[in-house]
Amino acid sequence: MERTLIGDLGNHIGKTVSISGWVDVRRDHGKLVFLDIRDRSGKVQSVCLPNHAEALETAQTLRPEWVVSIEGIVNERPEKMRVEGVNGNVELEATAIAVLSQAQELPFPKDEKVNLDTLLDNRPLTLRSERERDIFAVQATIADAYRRSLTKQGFTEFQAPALTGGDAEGGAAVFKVDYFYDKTAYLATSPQLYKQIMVGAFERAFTIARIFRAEKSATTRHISELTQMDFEMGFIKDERDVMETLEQVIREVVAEVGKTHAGVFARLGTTIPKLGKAFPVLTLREAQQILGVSEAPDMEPEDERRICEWALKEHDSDFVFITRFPTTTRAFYTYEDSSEAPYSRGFDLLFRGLEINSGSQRIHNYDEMITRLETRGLDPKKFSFYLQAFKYGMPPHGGCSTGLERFTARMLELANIKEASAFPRDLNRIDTLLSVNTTDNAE
RNA sequence: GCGGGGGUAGCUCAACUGGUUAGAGCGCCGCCCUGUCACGGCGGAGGUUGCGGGUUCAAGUCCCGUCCCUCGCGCCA
Repeated sequence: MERTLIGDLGNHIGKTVSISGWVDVRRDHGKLVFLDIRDRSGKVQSVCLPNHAEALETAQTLRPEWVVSIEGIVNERPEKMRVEGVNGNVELEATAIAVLSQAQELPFPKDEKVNLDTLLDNRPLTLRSERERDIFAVQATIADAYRRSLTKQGFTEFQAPALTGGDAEGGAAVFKVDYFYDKTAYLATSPQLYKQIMVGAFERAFTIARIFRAEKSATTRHISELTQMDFEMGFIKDERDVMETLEQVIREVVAEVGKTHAGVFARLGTTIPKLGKAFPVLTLREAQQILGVSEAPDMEPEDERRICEWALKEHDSDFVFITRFPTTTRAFYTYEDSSEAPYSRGFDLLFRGLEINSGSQRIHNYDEMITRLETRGLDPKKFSFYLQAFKYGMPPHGGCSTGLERFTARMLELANIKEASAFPRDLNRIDTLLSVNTTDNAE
């Protein structure tokens, strides 16, 4: 019999159908067994009664996470036994049960709240919980909505390389890899330079790229492999054009997540982000004055948290832009107008206490770029590939980069960014290393 | 890298100032149960207290070393 999706059972009342999925839980009353079965579309209770003895007998052997196909009749639940939610008014009276796959004993119930360490070391199991599926369904929507918003605004998506030829830029710690002919390659720490090159081709370009950071950071906001959503646009008048485009994208992303995953915020104990009328924009100096802190060249984590509280209170916005950082604290390609020195046209976007995006207007003049590289003690020869883009004519342009995991984590108010990565890599956690500790490899 | 907290049953935790056979809930095993939905009832198994060393009549508890987890800071195109 053809498979019916569980979420669709309400349309089949009185009919005989076949469903397939995982056993969520078995409630065994002896001569009466209840099964909660889930598939990608939802959950349903299946009832196994003595009138279908073989199905009942099989039901008594089932355990959580066994994979089954169940044939049965879709019944409306008796009045007093209806519950809230999808399929709360129906149940499947099992007439035949086929076991497609058995599961070993679970180390803990699938939906039990466990410590972060346990959660991550048991990912193949914990990803099946409602909470984890909620998180990564939201993350998929964020990436999808980001992509669709930019595409609609005339941007072309491209694929950035993850292998790069040098770490000449300095700054971030990089992972080295052996390359052909005794050369050393590096895992990309950003698609930045490629994204700018693409402006020469498409004027507006974006990429959703995997990037790698080798810093030995142990915080709730750093992981070693992450997803960066980057766009870059030509013919801007200043960084405000980039900020406006970003704000538009963020608004569409939040709206789409709210529409597609209405129940998730309640289940995770949070609320949909507040967008205000417009994201407030503060210069670094203004932010520091509001907070009453000294004029440091950058904001400390504590400052970022406090200025976000301010933005929520004063502007009903969970987002706030900070602009006009000293040029020396920003990346080498950041544009500085001589009338604005020593500040440059860069910005950060803070969201619920954390920087989730960083961007700027870029230098577009070839000679200026060479000068800037030299000022920073970088060798223009090492950037010759990238510099071709400027040599052959670049418009005034700018762009920015959003960390997908950070965005997801703040969207759902997850305590640690690792919860927003299905397979996070950190100082010690990488699955092939983990497997060494399991008994499976003990021989 | 620095600082705080932590590592006890499969999971989440308890065990006062060192002191009998290290406990609980959930899970697991057995029996019972026809309306549960975290089903319930009765019974049971399960621990080299991260690892190594030390102090002591006695160490889960104190000391040293080491590994790991976690939080804050630093680092962070």
